[in-house]
Amino acid sequence: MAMSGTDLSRMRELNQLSVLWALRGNAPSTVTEIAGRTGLSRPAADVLVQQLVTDGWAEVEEPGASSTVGRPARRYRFRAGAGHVLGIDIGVHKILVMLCDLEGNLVQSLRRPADPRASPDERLASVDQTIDDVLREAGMAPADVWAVTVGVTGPVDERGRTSIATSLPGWREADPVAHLRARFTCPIQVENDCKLAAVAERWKGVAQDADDIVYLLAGLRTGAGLIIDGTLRRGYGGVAGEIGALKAVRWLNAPEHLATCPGVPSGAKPSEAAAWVFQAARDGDSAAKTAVQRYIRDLAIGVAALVLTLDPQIVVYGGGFSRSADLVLDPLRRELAKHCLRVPELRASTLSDEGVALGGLRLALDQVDNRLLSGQLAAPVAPQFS
Amino acid sequence: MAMSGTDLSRMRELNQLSVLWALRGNAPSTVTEIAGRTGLSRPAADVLVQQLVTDGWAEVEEPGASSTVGRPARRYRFRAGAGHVLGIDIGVHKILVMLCDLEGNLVQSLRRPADPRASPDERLASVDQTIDDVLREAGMAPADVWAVTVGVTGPVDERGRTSIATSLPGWREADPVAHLRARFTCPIQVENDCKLAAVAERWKGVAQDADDIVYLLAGLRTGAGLIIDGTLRRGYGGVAGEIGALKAVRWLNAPEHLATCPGVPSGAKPSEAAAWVFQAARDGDSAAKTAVQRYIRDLAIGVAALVLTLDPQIVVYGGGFSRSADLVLDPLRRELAKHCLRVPELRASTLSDEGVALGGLRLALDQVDNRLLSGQLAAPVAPQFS
DNA sequence: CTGAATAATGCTATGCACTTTACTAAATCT
DNA sequence: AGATTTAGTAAAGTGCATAGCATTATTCAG
Repeated sequence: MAMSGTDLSRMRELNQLSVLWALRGNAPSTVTEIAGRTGLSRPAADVLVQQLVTDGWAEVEEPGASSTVGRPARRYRFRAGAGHVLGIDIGVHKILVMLCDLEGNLVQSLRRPADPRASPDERLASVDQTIDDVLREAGMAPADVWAVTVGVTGPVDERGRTSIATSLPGWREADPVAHLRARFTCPIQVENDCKLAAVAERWKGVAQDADDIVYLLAGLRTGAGLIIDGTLRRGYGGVAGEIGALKAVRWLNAPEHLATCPGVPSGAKPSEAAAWVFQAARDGDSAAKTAVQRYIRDLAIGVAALVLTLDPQIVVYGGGFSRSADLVLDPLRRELAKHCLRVPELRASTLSDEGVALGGLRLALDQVDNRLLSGQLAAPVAPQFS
Repeated sequence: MAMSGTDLSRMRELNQLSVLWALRGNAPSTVTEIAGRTGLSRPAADVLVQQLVTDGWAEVEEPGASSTVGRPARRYRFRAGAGHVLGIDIGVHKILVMLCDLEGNLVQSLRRPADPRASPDERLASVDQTIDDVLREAGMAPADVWAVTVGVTGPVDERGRTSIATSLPGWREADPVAHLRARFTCPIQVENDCKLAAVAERWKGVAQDADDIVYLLAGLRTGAGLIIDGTLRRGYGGVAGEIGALKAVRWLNAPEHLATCPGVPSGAKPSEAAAWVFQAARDGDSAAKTAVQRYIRDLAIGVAALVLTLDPQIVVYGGGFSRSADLVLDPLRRELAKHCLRVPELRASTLSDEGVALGGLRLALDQVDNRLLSGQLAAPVAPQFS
């Protein structure tokens, strides 16, 4: 534990950040409110916030009609529009690009279908196109983007490669970071889709109140993302949560119970087949009910392994099958009770298929925050390089 | 993320702590060295360290014969003896009590055999006796102890109870915290033995260089302790790491392969049987080699589940069987390679059976540190209550 | 419409903690 | 004995936060 001494300038820096944090995420605030929130004196808060205004981090709102007695106060607001970040979901069937400001408000979002068999080059070209459209509609240039996070399937190493495995054809050789660096000078990171979806659930989803979360991606693929003590758990080699690789955990085969269920319309695509089975089970078809039951039983073993290892507060059931959570949650809870010492709360995701891009936005915002906390609080401009 | 403003007095407090940290764990230091280590100016370091001396946290060492040119410097040293902490291992077969000072130097250590069938009252009485002996031999009173950590088997809840399960007979009803509070007014915490052993490996064992560690307790019982991002992972309900509860993980039965190995001397106690099998395997006995192989194969499934979930840097092989690490490590590594995406480094523990008590010391010291960091830096006295 | 009450702003004086600089003290080396 | 090196100490300077007071802008009551 190395602590280093603090001096006056560092103290001012910390107080400046403290004021910035007090502004962000709150309605436009008077100096008195800021002073109260930060614990600083009013004069101190005053000069600090004025410095933020001249630096471009905050802006003044001159007093309008006041509803209370006394001299109406100037209000200051965080200039959320000073910078923006991108969250990009490169999926098998779709590409989703989201743009938000520094406060996390969604500014622009664009979705574009993708051919599951598209080559990496074609897919990246489509990503480029979508980014262009988003930026154009938002009236912004690449230099206005402060951080980019990309979500892809499969384990991601620290250089942003998915060389171990991925469902995107040819993607093991792809280098999305290098590709995007041609256009963006800001930090670019690539992350696994389950991990990003987990982050999104804690940010805007059903797990905002928890610090220890297992996110379960349930769909034609099965995967997991872990949040421990409030931070995303990547693992020493970036492959944390890949419990599905264990043969004793039948995650690879679990969705097959749905695909091979008797009665599935012939010629149906896998995703259609699964949807059909869930609906049939809802309608009382006994073969479908058995198939769902078997799926849940297999799914539960892997979830139990994660839960027993981590003892999380919440398990979030997300992914393509989360629309059928009404059929899954209760039986899954019963299965977990058989295996686990303590059954965590089970919740269904509500972010539909936007979780990955949303999580990307959150991670990009975290990147910006870290720069503010570590580096000095300079005027708001996009950081260079990654 | 709530940040609160800093003022001058808080700044001084931080700098004071910074100097304290710079003293602790280093040889007696001159003011110039302290200034260099903390980044403070020499006059600032001077007044701060002198304040620490008057408060009782540090002491002066007047200059003796100097070996270098120039005026010899006064040296200041952390007064490690200002306080002490206890680490207690309440095991099935033994009770081990360790006492160390604030710098973590072992002051006194005492071991006492325990009857596996002893009742909780008998066991606690033996603990009391051992504590008395340790304190007496160290010339200390209970009031000199600043924190106590106790290690027991089984999952521990936040109140220090092991109501779910434990190998200590009758212990599910025991309340060691309440018992010890009759004697100590300082904070007392109870923790699972595997978790403490994991902490010890990172402090004084073979995993000092790692932040992400899976500690494997391999013996007649099998268990695990997890360290993630450098901190002990307890889990939301305190049952993290209990992967052995999963039936698909054959940890409960794994040691039976050793007990039921043909050729084991009849009438041998389980621990003797295991030792015999390992030695026979070393000597080339093929039945014993098969038994060990089966044991490792079963063990590996649970380890693989932990490793796939967490992707740690290191797996430490500890517990009673760690003396046979020469037979286990290589085959275990090969088994893991079959299951895992990335095989972590595998190391054998060298702390023999002192890991639990050592980990207890470390956690007690952490408790003291946290008090220093959060509360103000008062004169060194034992904290009251927990 | 005028004056009192209220609440925010702006300014000045004060105090605190650290840094810089300069000077004195105590040892070794030539 | 004098030069050199390093430690300790004192004084001046800087930057920041706080406290208190005067000022300003608005509402409310008569």
